[in-house]
Formats: sequence, C-alpha cells, structure tokens
Amino acid sequence: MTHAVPSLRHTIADDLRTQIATGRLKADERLPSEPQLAAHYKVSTATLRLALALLQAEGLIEKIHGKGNFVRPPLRRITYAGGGRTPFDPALQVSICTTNLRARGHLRALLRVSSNSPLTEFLCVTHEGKSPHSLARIYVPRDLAPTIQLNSSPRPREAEPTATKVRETVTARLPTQEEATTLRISSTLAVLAITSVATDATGRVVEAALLVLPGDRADAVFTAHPTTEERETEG
Amino acid sequence: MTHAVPSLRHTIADDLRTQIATGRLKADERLPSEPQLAAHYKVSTATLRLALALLQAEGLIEKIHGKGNFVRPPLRRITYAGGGRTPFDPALQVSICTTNLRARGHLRALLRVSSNSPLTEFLCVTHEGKSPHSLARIYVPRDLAPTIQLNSSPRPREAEPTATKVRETVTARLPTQEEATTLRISSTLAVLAITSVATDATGRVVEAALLVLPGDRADAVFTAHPTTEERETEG
DNA sequence: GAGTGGTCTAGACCACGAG
DNA sequence: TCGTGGTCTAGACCACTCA
Repeated sequence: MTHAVPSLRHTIADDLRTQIATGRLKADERLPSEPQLAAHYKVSTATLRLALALLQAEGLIEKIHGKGNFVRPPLRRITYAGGGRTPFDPALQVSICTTNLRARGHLRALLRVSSNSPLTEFLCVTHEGKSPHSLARIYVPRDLAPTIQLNSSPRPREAEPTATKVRETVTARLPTQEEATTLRISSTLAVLAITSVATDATGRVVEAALLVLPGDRADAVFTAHPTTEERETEG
Repeated sequence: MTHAVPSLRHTIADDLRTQIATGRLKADERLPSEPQLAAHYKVSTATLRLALALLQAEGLIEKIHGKGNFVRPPLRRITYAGGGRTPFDPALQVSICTTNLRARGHLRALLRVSSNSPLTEFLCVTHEGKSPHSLARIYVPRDLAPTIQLNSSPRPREAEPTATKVRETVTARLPTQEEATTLRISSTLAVLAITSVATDATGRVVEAALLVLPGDRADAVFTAHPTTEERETEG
C-alpha cells in the first residue's frame, strides 16, 4: 500500500494505545499532564496534543478542561435491534423529558403531518451508571400520544402496537456540539444516527424517532428473511 | 445551551462553508493556498489549517498534498437497502477483484467455518465517474463460489438465491488508513460499516460481506413489518 | 492561586506534484 | 526548481477546576 509514515503523533498515540490496551493505564485513570507527557516523549506540547486527539477520536480517552485527560472505561456495547423490536436492557437507566410542540420543517415532513400540527416529543437519554449511552428524540402526533406514566413503562416505543411497518434509515456522521456534550463524547468520535419511522395499517405515521448512538460502543442489527419478503414495492 | 465559543478556526470554517454552500466556491475548484488564506483571514497558517480540518471532516473539501485544497463535488447519495435486496444502480461502475484465500481469525468466525477452510474473496469498489463511492469485501465458501463471469453479472450478491436469512450489523467509525485512501476521503470523515451475513435454510453461512460507505454520502435503509415478524427467537 | 487543558502565533523544515 | 500542503517547535495567553 502507500503509507506507513510514522509521524511523531502516531508513534506516541500507538504507545499510549498499547498502555491502555495492556492495562498499564487503567480505566478512569488520569494521564500525566500534557507538559509532562510532552517532556517524556521529547516533543512539543502541540505535537503531544495531536497524539491525544487521535486517541480521543477513537474514544479511548476523554479530555476534561481544567482537570486532565482520562482513560475512558470500556463500557458494554449497546446493540440496537432494528425493526421496531427494542430490547429492554435492565442495566440502563432512562431519563425521559416530555415536551409538546408543533410540527415544522424536518419534523413535519418526517411525520407527514400538516404544518403546526401538534406533536409530543420524548427526549430520552439512557445511562449506564454515570455514563450517557444513547440519545433519542421520539415524536408522536399529539392525539396518539401514549398517556405514558414514567413509572409504568420507561420505554414509550414499546407502547405502539399499531405500527405495522417500520422504516429505519441509518447514517454515520460526527455528532453535533450538543450531542457530543450530552453523550460526553468527543466531537471527533463518529456516531450512528438512526431515523426510525413507524406507520400503521392506514399508512399514517405513528411515530418518528431520531436516535444517536456513539459509534465506539454501539451497533445496530437488522435481520431479514429475503425469501419471505418478496413483497417490497412500497416507498 | 452550553457552548457558542466562536474560536477563530470555527469562524473561518463557517465563512468557507458558506462560500461553498452559496456556490461562491464551486465544485472541484481549488481554494487559495494556505498562506494566502491565512493572510486573508489574518491568522497563522496553523490556525487556518485547523479550520480546513473541520471542513475536511465534514467532507466539504479534499486536501491534496502538493496540489492544493479542493471543493469536493456533492455526489449523489448512495442508499444501501438492507435485507439482501441490493438495488442495482446503473450509474455506478464496479471494479471487482477476486482472490482465493483461507479462513482465519475474524473471517473464520464470521462464516462459521473451520480454520484454513477455502474461501473466495470479492473486493468490489464502486465508482461514480472518477470518485470512488463504496467499498465491499465479500467472502463466500469456495465450494459455493458463484462461477461469476465479470461480463455476465457485475454484482455477485445478486447471485445468491439460497440465502433465507440476512443479518446485518451496522456501526459508525472512522475509516482505516487504507479505506480512506481507496475511498479518497479524509481519515476524519465517519464511515458506515455494514457487516452482512447471509445463511441458507440449513443455517450455513452462504456469504459474508463487509461494506464501507462514506458517511457523508451514504445511508442504509431497513424496512420491517413488526406484526408479521413475531417469530424472532433466533440468535 | 496553582495546575490543568484550549487556542493561537511565527517560523523552521520536510514531502509531494508539476513543469 | 518552485509552489503546494504536512509536521513540528517554543512559547504566549486564555479558560476551567479545585483547594
């Protein structure tokens, strides 16, 4: 192939990566300060910071302004199961914030409703312990709004027996500033963005969800049975 | 919410982004040299380069060593359809490279075959004009190897009528160095990585595919019919 | 206030591409 | 050879955290 250019930053990043992998640097441990590391590797602080940026983009370290650089603990991977079957994981806490709003722009198109049509938004953040794991914005036409009590069902998506079709669009991108801060990830760490649209038998959109999952600890799995799914002519 | 820190690099990136969006900088056009841009914005070249790095991560520009920075033309988005139904796009050229190899490590586990079991690899790169669009590594047990002639069917995946189940795992990550160069994208541009495993009625793995799609121009779409898919108890 | 990371500068030197 | 981007340096100054 073409490359193999061992720039200083990569050499340093490789070394630190190994130290993390072998456990010489433990989870949640603070790295030496940047000037210290720079002195140790005999490079300028600028170069050292470039090395750290590489690790940050891989999700290996977390930089905290004024405190230091920390080894990110390897959390359990999340698996998002497509097709409307969302696996409930008892180890995750979910915080839900409900808001009423009116359809406009993207949302209006996504839910195929008229402008200013009343919607209910569920903003869900799942945590494992202290670490945020995933972010979901779920939108439902207000008249279908499941009268969900937080104590009865922590996952509004389960409460949709009317959906007969779920269409999910998956993309990879870098997080917005807001997503990066709520998920506590680097803005250079790729995320999986899933747009899920559920329709009922009449073709009406029953629910639209925008999910954002950190790429370093999330997969999405989809299973299909091609022979039994010859009937695929819809948009 | 928290942020709104207009650092110089972001201000400059915003300005250039606008110039690209409004067409003042046209597709494939070369930007002024970095020293020129730095002078224009009255910043150091280091800062200017940080601004360009932001645009690069968004897929807006392409840096070519020794030549300059170029506005990346907005290509048509690719849509990968899940579930084994791969839409054939006549506007794309496909280059296929066939190799025989032996199963080991990841591949062995993915195809659920014994070690050193003979496999055939299809390395496919699709292009739209000069621009590489997607990268696929397809693995098939050698005895199932479709005796594909390049002139008869450019897409070996179509030639699998035996698959009864397709399981696709989707992740978001940054590309490897090799993927970045073949796809001609920045190593900071997120990619969609799809692992597709097809099995036949007996449960044997008929084909495994590793797809890599540039995140800025690819989506993957999955459609499910929850009510008709109650039978979901397999691994 | 002491210590941390975040941003920026001015300039040296190297590597690539094209004539 | 010349102009381009790529890497690195040494150091200034700012912003955040915590005692």
